[in-house]
Parts: sequence; structure tokens; C-alpha cells
Amino acid sequence: MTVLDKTYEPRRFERTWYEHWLQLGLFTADPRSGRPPFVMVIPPPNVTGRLHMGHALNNTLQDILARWRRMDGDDVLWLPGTDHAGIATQMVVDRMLQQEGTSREALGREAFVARVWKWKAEYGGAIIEQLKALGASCDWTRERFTLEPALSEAVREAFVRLHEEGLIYRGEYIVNWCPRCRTAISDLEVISQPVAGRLFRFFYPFEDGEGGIEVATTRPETMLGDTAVAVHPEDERYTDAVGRRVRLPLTDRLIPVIADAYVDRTFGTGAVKVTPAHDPNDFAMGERHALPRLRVMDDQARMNDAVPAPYRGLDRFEARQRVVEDLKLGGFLRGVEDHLHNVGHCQRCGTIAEPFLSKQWFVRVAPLAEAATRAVADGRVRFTPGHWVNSYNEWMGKIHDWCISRQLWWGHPIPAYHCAACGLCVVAREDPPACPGCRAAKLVPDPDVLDTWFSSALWPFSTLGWPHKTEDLRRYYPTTTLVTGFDILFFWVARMIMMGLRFMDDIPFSRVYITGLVRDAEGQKMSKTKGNVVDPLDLVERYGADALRFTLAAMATPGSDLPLSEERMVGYRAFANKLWNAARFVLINAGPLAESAEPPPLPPRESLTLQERWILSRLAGLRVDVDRALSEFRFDEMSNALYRFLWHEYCDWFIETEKPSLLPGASDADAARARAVLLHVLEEVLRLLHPVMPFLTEEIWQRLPHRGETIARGPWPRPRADDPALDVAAERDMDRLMEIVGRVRNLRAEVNIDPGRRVTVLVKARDQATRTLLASQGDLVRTLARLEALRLTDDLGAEGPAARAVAAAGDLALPLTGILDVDAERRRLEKEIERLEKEREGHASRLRNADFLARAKPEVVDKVRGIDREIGERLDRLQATLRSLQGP
RNA sequence: GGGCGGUUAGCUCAGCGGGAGAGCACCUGCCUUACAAGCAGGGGGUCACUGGUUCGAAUCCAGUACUGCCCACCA
Repeated sequence: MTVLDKTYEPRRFERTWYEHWLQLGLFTADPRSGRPPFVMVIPPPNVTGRLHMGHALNNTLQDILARWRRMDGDDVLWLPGTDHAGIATQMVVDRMLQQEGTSREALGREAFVARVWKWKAEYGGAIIEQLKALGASCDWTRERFTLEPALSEAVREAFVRLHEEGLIYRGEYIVNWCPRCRTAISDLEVISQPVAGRLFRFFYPFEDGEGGIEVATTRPETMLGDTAVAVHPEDERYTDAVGRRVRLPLTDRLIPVIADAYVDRTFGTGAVKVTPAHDPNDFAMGERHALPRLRVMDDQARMNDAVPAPYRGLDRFEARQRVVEDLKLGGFLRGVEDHLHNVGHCQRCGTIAEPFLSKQWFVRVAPLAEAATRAVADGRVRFTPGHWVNSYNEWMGKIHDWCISRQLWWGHPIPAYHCAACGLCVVAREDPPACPGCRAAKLVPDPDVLDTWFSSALWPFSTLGWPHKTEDLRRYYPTTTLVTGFDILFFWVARMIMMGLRFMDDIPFSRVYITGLVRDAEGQKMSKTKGNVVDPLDLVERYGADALRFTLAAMATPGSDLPLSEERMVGYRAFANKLWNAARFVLINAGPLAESAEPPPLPPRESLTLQERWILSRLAGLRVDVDRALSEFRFDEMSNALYRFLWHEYCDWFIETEKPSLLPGASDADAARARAVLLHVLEEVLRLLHPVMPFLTEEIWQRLPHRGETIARGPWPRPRADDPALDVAAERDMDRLMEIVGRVRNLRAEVNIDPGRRVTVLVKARDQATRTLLASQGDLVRTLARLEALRLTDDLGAEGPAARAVAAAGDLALPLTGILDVDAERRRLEKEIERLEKEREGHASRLRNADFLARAKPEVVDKVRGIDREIGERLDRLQATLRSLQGP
């Protein structure tokens, strides 16, 4: 055993212990172990990603669970990996190419994809290394990547099966389109934000020139693609108009006026221009009325050749301005007003999304959603905090089909082939050699790739080997717990539940813990533009991974966000330092135990001192609290319980009470017993702390007399039913003594006695039992309160004027002959009496209340009586004290 | 427009039917040989507001006021 260095410096050992654990194979799951499995799949971070606070939180919590279950004997599989992140990654490499003066288009598809793989090989592992710095105990032998061959096979199988079952279809519909990314995006990838726009009213004259109809729009450029004007069928203003045709200004087209109940008579003019190719509602109306779909933009949202020459090639916003000007010139503009409305933006790049008619692949989600809703409703999948179920249900209830095709190059290709000869579209597990319809040899692969989230949805089973029936899949599916952020509840969690039920016929996990959002100290969302982003690795560097982990755990109250303040981190680093120094103290004083290979047996109960029985009892309580907190995902409660125990019980009281036994003058027996208990409790606390502070606890553990290769294998200090260490009497007695010590310290501070000065304190015990207690524990009080002597007496005035205090165990007097300021002392006592009287009144009033006595639970009444009696007694004694002060 | 949260000490937050709590910050005194990243002591709150339920409400219910978030195709 080596004594610890004087200061706690996490950087010295964190990396070393991580390597050690890897070498031990500690994180590797063993399907043949026969132990109960505990399984989590990591929410795969984007391969382009850098560890941010959200990852740090999420992975810290997962690691706490993993380490806890591993210590307690479970076969833990925490499966790590990364996501290929279609758009995000493609954008990163695009930017890089741009800097090199080239582009994706110049390279061509194949070379580009090769380039992304190369990029991934070079930089893609960064986030994995960062997870290791955090201490994440993932099973790296099972690391997966969503675009690796095995997972691609799973994706292909899933796609083909869904297609076979009629749950995937291809068709021409309005989708959300990002003109900058030049791809379709799903509903979820569109963020609606308020935009200050304008609402224009245009006049469309009837075909015959006799009057016309006014329509309103926020997107004037789309009028070039209008193929109808719609009014409400019961709108009397327009009864005559229905069936007539209007001449679309700026074009020479005639379009019909139709009646459709979708139209809101109260909005605008009550007449809507209909652009089936550029608006989802208009598209639906177009379907109902068989209207032509006229696309007027290209994939970059520039006006295409379908529009009159002056507008061709104009960007949509230039075209908007131009159309308005021209309509104004032609006398068709009838009004403009400011109009704040929500506009969809591309989640990735912020560009305003364009509703765009195109041929895409879709998943028919309704049947999948139904099963997924049921799984949550009947409790097979449970969310923590539970209120997320509402959001989940709401979303599932009005779910739309999922557009899964993307016009990107980086991603899983869609396993579909188009026959150049007959136009047949073939979806197949293997590349077909020829067209099954016309036997033509020329089949063109579908150019699109799949939405990244399609492969993510399969993650809980694709990573375990599906569609093959592997040992891992059999043993580890369904997984146990998922820890993730609410921001991907719909993107990911909901879809995993749908796909798990569809392909595995079982839920993917039974518990979902949903984390809050890590914010900055002011409660602001962290963002690059605000410049308030905190880098977790920077915090690891400056405070240690353990302090960061403890901070995150302590703040992880279910259902609330985490405002991360550096002050708080400083506080928890201090806690780590406190543990470090407590261990240092124990080791310095370990004596012969320093060399023992075996943990010393705990001395027999009869030989233990009061404080020893007390700390062991408190420890037994701590085991219960920590274990319960973990099983309920109360990481905050776990942390607080450990913090309080270690600092305020073990360090502040227990170590202090044992110091006399370790001094040179103490007996060997006392020293041996104190050492054994100090060491035992320290070891147990190290174990309980290991899940949240793995590095520090291992570092200390390894300095202890040899206890095996690692602390991380447990055993976990499980709570025990009827733990013999639980000792109510010891806890009560210690509480009394601690109160006495507190009163004495308080007296000293109030009357300004130099803390170094040894004084004598007189105590008048309340009753015989406390007299016995005080008589036997006088040394303990003397040490803690730094007294010359603690004298039991019935005459507190025996030593002259004294500062007085009243504790549960008895009355105290601190004699201050010649120093005591009697007036000040009186004021002090009066203040205390006033305070107690106020406190007593709350209880007394209840006891005067007949209803309370009649209806409250008996144990409550008893409790209140007890408190009332105690306060009353204390008051009496205080008042007696005050009178004695005023005496002769 | 729907839905979900939050409002408790100067700050950040626990507590969610029976004596108002923690950490930090603040004030006072201490370098007491584990720790000044420390020790001891202390001040500080009509628990947003209004009603209701109850013997009893910070805690449950209703409403109000702020506040945050999610979802939504009204041109």
C-alpha cells in the first residue's frame, strides 16, 4: 500500500485506469456467463460529432447504470457505436471539398463516397475516444457503425420486408424539400419558425372579363403554378363563380374556380389560389378535383421552364418580388399587409423549406404506430419521467407517413432498381441480374439513399446481428434500458419501438429514461451562435472526469433541465478532493492493516464504540438509499446521499471521533478497532461511489491493502433486509451527543471564546439515561467540542456566571467568570425562547384542535405530541435558566 | 390552435398531504499535523397569486399571472 499524494490530481491516473479496465476485459459482455443480462444500446452519436454536454450527461448516466449492474453481478452489455448521419456528414465533407476548391459534383458519386469513408477513417473515431475519457464502460468489442456491411444488410432486409408487406411505397407527393441540401426531408426535420412575411391579395379576372375573384397568398411566386381557385361550397359570395374560369395573370392560362370544403371562409378573401405542386393542402385539393400539377421550380427552388420567360431561372424570392411588381403594374395587386406566420426551415441548414412535388419512398406508419402505442399504453415500455407518454401518444396519434428517401450520396442505397426498358421498379434483397418483367438486362439502381433514422430505428437489433439469429441477438434482445434526450423521442425512440415490434415481435427496451437538456449557468440553451457552449473535455481536463460525472448526476433530476454552472463543478471537485483526503487519512493511520492482504474482519459488535455502531448503521441506511435511488433513476438522490454521508457523517463526525484512538497514547486494541472500522466504511463508500466516480474510487482502491484487480467487479453493497448493522439506539444517542457538541460550539462562537482555548462545560443531564450516556461518552464530546472537561452536575451555577444552552440531552453551562456579559446572555436566551415558542405554537394549536385529534392518523398525533412535549420541556428549562440569570 | 412543464433562501435547485431543505454565494472566527479544494459558527424564505378540498396544503383540485418547451398544412 502506498500513501496517497498530498493533492488530488485526476489527470495523473484517469487514463491509466481506463487502460487497466480494458486490459481486464471488464466491459466485455459474456453471453455464456449465465448471469442475468443488463443491456443498453448507446444512442449512437453522429460519426462527425464532437462530444458535447448532452453526450456527457447521457453517457454518464448510462455508465452509472452499467457499472452499478456490473458490480452487482449482471452480465452487462453496453453496446456502443456511431451513426453515419447522412446529411450532417455529407455536409462536412462538402465543406472540406469546397475549401479544396472542388466539389461533390466534380468528384462524382463513387469518388465522393470513397472520400467520405476516408474522412471517417481519419476523423470518425474522435467521439469514441472522447467517450473513453469520460469513463464510459462500453463493450468496444461490439462497437457498430450504422453504415457497416452487417448493418447495411439489416437495413436492406428491413426495407425489403416492409415493402413486401405493403408498408413501404413509392409515389409522387408533396414533400418538404431543402433547396440548399437539395434533398427531401421528413416532417420532423422541418423546424417551423415565425417569419415576418406579407399577405398579398391578387385579383384574378374571369375569363370573360366581367369581374373576377380575389385570392390571398404569402408566396406570390407560386401563383405561376396555380391550376385552380377554390372557394367554400357554401360561401354565397362565390356561388356564381364556381364552375367559371379565371385568367391567371402573367400567364395566358385559364384555370377553373372549384368548390372545396377545405377553404376557410373567414380567412382573407375566402378564396384560395390552388398550387398542387407546391403546397400540401393544394395537392390534396388537386387530388380531389383532378387538377393538373404544375411544377414551377427546380430542386434549388429556382423558377423553371414551366413559367413565362421573364421569371425563368430566378430564385424563388427574386421571383416573388418580380411577380408582385408585375402584378402591381398590371393592376392585379389589390392589397398587402404584414403577416407574421410560421414557416418551415431545414433543421440542418436553416434554409426555408419548400413544399415540393417529387417521387419519394414512404413508410406507411399508421399500422406500426398502433402497435407501438399499445406497447407504451400497457406498460411494456415505461418512460421516466412518465409525462412523456402524453407527447408520445399525441405524436403517434396524428402521425403522417414517413418520407424515407433522401437525394444524397452518403447513406444506405435504396434496394430498388428501375428497368430502363419497361419502367418496372424492383425491390430485392440481391441485385437482380435482369428485369423480372421484360427480361431486359438494363436495370438502373434507385439513386436515392435512406433517411439516417431508418437505420437508427433498427439499432437495438441490427447491432446484435439481426437478421441472423445470433447468440447475442437471442440473449440480449430486448435490451433493458435506454437513456436518451427528449429531442429524439420521435426521431428515434418511437421508431425503434415500431421497428422492434415489427421485426423482433417484441419491444426493444422496457425502460426509457429521458434526460433533460444541459444548459449554461444562466439557463440558456447552449449554442455556437451564443458562444456559451461548454466543452465537456475541457471540464474533464480542468476538474477531472469524476467531478464532471458527479456534477451531472447530482443535477439529473427527472424532468428538469440542467443548468451547468462552473461553481457547482468546483464544489464537486472539492468533494472528490474530500474523499481523496479522507482516504489519505485512513491510509496514513492504517498501521499494520496496511500490509494485510485480506480485508480485516469487522470487530464483534459488543466491542464497538457508540460512534462505530452509529457509522455502520448510517452506512446500512446509505446502501438502501443508493440502491433504491439507482433503481428509480434518481441519480440526483444517489449523489446527494453519498455526498452527505461521506462529507457530513464520515468526515465531519466519524473520523473526528476516531482520532483519539489513533494517537500515540491510545491502546492497541482501540487503534486496531478504529482502523478496521474506518477502513471498512471507506471501502464500502468507495464501492457505492464507483458507478459515479469510477476513476477516483479505483485509484484509492488500488492503494488499499490488495483487494483484487479492480473495484469495478464488485461486489456491490446491496441493501440487506433487517441489516444487523441498523442500530436505532446508536443513531439516537449520537444525535444527542452531536447536538450537545453543536450547542457548545455555538456557545463558544456567541461569546467569542478563542477556539483554541480549552474550557470546561457543565452539563445537567435530562434524565438518568442521558446521564449514563454522557458519563460514558464524555471523552467523545470533549474531543469534538475541544473541551478541557465536561462535568456532569446538577448545579450549573457552581462555577459562577455561565453562558447557558439547552439541548435534548440536558442543560449546558459554559462558566465565564468575569467575562460573561449578562445582558447579552439574557438577550440570547430570550431570542431562543421566542424562536422555540413560535415553533411550539404550530404543534400546540393542532393538539388543541379536536378535529385533528379525532381525524388525523394516530401515529401523526403521537408524533406531534412527542414534539410538543419535547419543545415544551426545553422551553421550561430555558425559562428556568433565564430566571436564574436574573436572580440575586 | 392543441399539448406538456416550471414559478420554494441572493443564485441553481431538491422536497410534492403532517416539524420549510441542499449546494453555491454571503457574514464571523480559525493555517486544530487528512483536506484552506479545508474547519467551526451564523444570517437569510406570507414555498407566484386567488379560491376550493382536508383536522391539516409548498405538497391535491380549479382558476389567474408570468415563463419555458413540444406538436400543428389556415392560404
